[in-house]
Amino acid sequence: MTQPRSVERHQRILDAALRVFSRRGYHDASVDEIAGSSGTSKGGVYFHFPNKETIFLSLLDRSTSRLLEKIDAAIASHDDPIARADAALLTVLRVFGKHRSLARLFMVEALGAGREFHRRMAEVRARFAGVIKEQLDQAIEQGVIAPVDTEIAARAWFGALNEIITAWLFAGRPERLEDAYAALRPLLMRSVGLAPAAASSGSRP
Amino acid sequence: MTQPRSVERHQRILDAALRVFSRRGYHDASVDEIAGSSGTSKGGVYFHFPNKETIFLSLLDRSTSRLLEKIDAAIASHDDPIARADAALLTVLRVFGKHRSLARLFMVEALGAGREFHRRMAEVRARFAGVIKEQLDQAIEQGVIAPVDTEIAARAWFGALNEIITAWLFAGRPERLEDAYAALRPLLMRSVGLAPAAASSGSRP
Amino acid sequence: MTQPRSVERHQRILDAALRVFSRRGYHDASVDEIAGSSGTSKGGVYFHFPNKETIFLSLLDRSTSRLLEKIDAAIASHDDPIARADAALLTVLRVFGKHRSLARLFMVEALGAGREFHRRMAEVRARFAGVIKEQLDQAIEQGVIAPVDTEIAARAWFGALNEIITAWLFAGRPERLEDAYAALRPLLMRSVGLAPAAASSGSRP
Amino acid sequence: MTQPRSVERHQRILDAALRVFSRRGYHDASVDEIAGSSGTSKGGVYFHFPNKETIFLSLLDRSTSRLLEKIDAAIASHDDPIARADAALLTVLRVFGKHRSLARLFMVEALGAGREFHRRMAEVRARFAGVIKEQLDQAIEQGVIAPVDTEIAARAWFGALNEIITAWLFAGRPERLEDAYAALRPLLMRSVGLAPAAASSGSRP
DNA sequence: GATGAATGAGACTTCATTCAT
DNA sequence: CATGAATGAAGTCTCATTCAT
Repeated sequence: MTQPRSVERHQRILDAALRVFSRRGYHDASVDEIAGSSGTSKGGVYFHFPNKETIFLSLLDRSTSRLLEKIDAAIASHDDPIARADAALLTVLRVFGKHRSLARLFMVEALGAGREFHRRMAEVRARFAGVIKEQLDQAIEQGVIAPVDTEIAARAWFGALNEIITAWLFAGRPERLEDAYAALRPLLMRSVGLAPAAASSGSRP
Repeated sequence: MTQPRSVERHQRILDAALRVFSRRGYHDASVDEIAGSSGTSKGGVYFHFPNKETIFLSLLDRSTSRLLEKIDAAIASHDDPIARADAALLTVLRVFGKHRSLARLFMVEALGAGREFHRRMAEVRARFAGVIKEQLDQAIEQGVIAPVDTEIAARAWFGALNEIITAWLFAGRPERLEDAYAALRPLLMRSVGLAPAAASSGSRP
Repeated sequence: MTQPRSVERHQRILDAALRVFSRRGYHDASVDEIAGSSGTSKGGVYFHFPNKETIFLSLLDRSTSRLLEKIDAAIASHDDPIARADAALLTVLRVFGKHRSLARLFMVEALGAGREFHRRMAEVRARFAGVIKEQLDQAIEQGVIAPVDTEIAARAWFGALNEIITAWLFAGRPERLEDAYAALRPLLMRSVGLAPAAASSGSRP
Repeated sequence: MTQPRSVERHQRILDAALRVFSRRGYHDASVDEIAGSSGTSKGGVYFHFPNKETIFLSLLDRSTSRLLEKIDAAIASHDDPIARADAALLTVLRVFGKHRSLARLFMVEALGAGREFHRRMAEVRARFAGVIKEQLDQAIEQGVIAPVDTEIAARAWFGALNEIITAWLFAGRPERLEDAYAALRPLLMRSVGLAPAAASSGSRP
């Protein structure tokens, strides 16, 4: 069942799925192309996944986990809650900047995949926002910032980040996604009453 | 040429398209259902529009125009650029709060409809962000706020708003979309260095 | 009923139909295009003709009549039955050489228009072959040629001519259709036992 | 790759296509009917052929090849070029006489199927005429007949044959297609200056 | 008489899913 | 386990014909 070869196939299919879904979009991606791109046959894909929707969902799960892991790692290397939040945002930006297809998957395709995905995406978005909210809550607790509606603030930060990424996806500007953060960061900081200090250096303390 | 009945049909089809697209999503919406919902035949729809994509695009155009008109009207009733930006955001929130299907069209379906729509949507997003940017630029010119990267700030404001709306669409929270603005507004104001004064009353001066 | 304007409309539609049918073929020709090309509306076309098939059939009738008239005229200017047959063939070649669309109508489109047209086309072909047969019969009667199966001979002559025309339609060779007749004529003459004399000068005695 | 069952299906579809195309004509033939007539599903047909046009073209190719093979075999059993040409024509007549649907495919449907097919059909016609021309050229070389324009002669022979076949298709006369050849043959022979000897016995020497 | 809008049947084609080998 | 062939539902679009104005 969990033979190494089988597991590897499973992964290869998800890798191919990421390529194809992000290139074509959920609906225009065909199982045939995923099969071809993963070096398997259509039957092979259906041995590993019960249907197309599940492939997409699994891919979303795997990607979300990996991204959250990276975020957690980045957070862990800081003590200051603001620096942590900072690191979280920067991590997202860096990962998406490097893996455009991943960005497209989360920002674009996951939305248009149909009603059934909305609930799942709401969850995913909530988790990301939750990470930020946690840091902001701690910052308040520690008296670093004055009390604010952290639920809304986290959403706003997350939304601002999203829009920057989406604009980059669609218009290709700015060239390097990370550059946008230099301008965005002070805005976010001020929005919760912080004087915008120098930008954090991300995962390096 | 343009018989009054024909014009009315044209509008009825777009109205139906809004209903169907926002209920089913772009791909799962069938021209058949749009025809049925508009009280026309399939052939009738194709007499007015050359294909499904054009229906969607026309709908997007009409909706964008109408929304921008309302925003312009709201802006026109204020002098202070900050109050104007404020009014613009509030208008969006109010319109979408009232017309959930419109919100879904812009926030969700337009993204996932496929590659060909991306360029168009980038344009639409840029126009909305542009309206905000204009106000912020004036605010800086008038010395109301300190210089900031208004391009990014406008995008951030717009993105924050988007996220609030999307969360409302997916999770249904908060009950009344406008309520979210009470919490969002101070964040936005502070983000550009303004002490968050009392919320503007929208289109009323 | 037979107001001059109405008659003219009727003709204009047939003229347009010839253009469109020969350009597009029977099936790919749309009534819309015929209407447009005739300066009428679709409704107008349907006022003059009950349906598309009838338009085609009327066109075929008119074209056949006109062609046969010309052939008859050409025949009338000769006394010798062989010269008459000669003139008939040359007339067909000349008319088709000048009106490629007419050639296409008879040689190509009339065949592929569907089962219903086959009977009609068989009739038309028989009439053309009949004209030739008549001359050959007279030639035999006058002792100009030895008895042969004139039914078959007429068909063979007609078929040979058809193939030359069709090759010209499809391949564009020879440049001038009439040129092919110089080579074809001796073959036809010999086929009925005649020493191929100098080619007739067509409608001039 | 090419499982035997798949190859057989492929053939079965072409067989069905021949039946349906010749019964209905290219346009009025529906892929649905071809599928049904071949004992397959519509999807099955589209697994083997990318579209309707390709089915038709493949069918034309297969039929042309088979017919030419038979012609080549018939030719090979004679040494005298005139007997060879004779055998070629007779083969065509016999095959078509036996397979009326094949005759219809070549003589009627292939022409009316639309512009895209014209080039292809011109090719096919040229190949058939080419076979005849070859024999005539050899006959001249061997001094059996006097020099004539063999290009035109071949076309004329081919055209004469066509017309006989077409008349048989449309009018059903003569009952047995082969019978017509008895009358046609002397004409063709004489047309190239040969005294019409007794008819060849076809593929038997 | 004429126009253009509307109808609706039907065509081709796609593709997720199943299944025999 | 894997493959590729097969299925069939569903979708977009065309167009001859009809009809209200």
